[in-house]
Amino acid sequence: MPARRYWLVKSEPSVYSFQELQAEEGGEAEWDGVRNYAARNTMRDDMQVGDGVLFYHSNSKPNAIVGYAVVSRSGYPDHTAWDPKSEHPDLKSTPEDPIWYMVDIKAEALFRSPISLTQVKFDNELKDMVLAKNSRLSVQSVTPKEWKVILTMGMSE
DNA sequence: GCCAACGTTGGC
DNA sequence: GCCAACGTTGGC
Repeated sequence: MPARRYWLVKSEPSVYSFQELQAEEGGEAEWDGVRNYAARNTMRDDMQVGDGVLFYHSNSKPNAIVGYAVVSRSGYPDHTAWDPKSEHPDLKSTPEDPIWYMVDIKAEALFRSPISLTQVKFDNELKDMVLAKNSRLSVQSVTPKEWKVILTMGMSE
């Protein structure tokens, strides 16, 4: 069994917040609608059941990592792509030949102390995070060190 | 295969 | 609300 890895997903809280994930049955949801190839590749190829997932609120006040989750199902085709009524249809993707993939994630805990983007940028151990460097990637990797620092900060008073 | 035009993300 | 940065598309 491969070592546990760590990831970060972004969502605009006005669209889908961490609290909404927590309110799902079992705190679990499909991470659908991602239409970016780098993020797709991560979900399809790299994310495994049990991996840790930081949950980031973008376009928010403040922008912050607000909680963490766990991968509860590894990559599989995103069926919303071939549903014309879905939020992000892409009819080039079909059940026979899917283009877009997703994972399922399950909420673990809301942080007592959310970690703002500003904090990340000014923290020596966090300033090299993908989050601080590439503002446009909605599914990204997190190092074990970054994960540990963020969990400690987030769960403290 | 290059690159200009366009659309989107997301910080400020 | 603005706009920089980036990803994607499509003409050549």
